[in-house]
Amino acid sequence: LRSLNSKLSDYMKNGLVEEAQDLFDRMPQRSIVTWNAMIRGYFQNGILDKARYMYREMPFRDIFSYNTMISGLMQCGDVKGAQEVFELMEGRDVVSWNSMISGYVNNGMVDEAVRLFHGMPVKDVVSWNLVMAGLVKINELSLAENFFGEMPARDVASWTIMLKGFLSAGRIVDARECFDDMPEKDVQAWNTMMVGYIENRCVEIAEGLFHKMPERDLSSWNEIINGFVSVGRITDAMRSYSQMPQRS
RNA sequence: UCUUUUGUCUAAGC
Repeated sequence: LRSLNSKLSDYMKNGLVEEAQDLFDRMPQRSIVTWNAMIRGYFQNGILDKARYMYREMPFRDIFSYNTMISGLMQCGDVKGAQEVFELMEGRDVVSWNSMISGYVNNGMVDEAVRLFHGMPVKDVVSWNLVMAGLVKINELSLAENFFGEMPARDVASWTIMLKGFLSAGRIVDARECFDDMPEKDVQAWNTMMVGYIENRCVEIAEGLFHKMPERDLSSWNEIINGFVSVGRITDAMRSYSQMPQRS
């Protein structure tokens, strides 16, 4: 059953909705996870009606069902629908709250997100990161900095959000300082810093980072190639392209 | 490594 559920999610993730439906229909047994995976999959593929239908028809619901609905409805822009699920559900957890905050931010309602954040019974690092990202998005960098300073614990995403905030504000020096202060850097942090230099036409520095970073992913390669292109270094761009581990 | 929430690039679409 586990492996079938996993397969079903894979189908959905790859846009193979028919295959997923077919598998769902043929499964001898279905667990709550099966239903949740179907709902999630329909949202991922933009099939709102069927997601709602499955939610209505499922034999029972757990916290994952509710949270999946909140996040899916929010991603489809149905803020009211998400609010309704959130208000009617029982046993809200931190993910439920975070999903609402994330939804508000993505629907341009950052003030609502902040309001909800302050009403949360329990906050985790994701809650803080979401609000910071929202503030950065509306160019309230100093507010974001306040949150960054006040939060009880910061992870690599928190730092990267601040880093991005400085870059969006054109404060490349502060950005670099933030980058250097990061206790740990993952590939996304390196990528973010690289983009910052590329957008400020400092492609040589970005190139240096590219060579220095411990691991590179697809974004790293895309960024450095675009960086070369942006300053007319077409030969270098093509050389990088051909050196990519897997072209796409 | 069965299903839900946060940070980076590109492409497509609008």
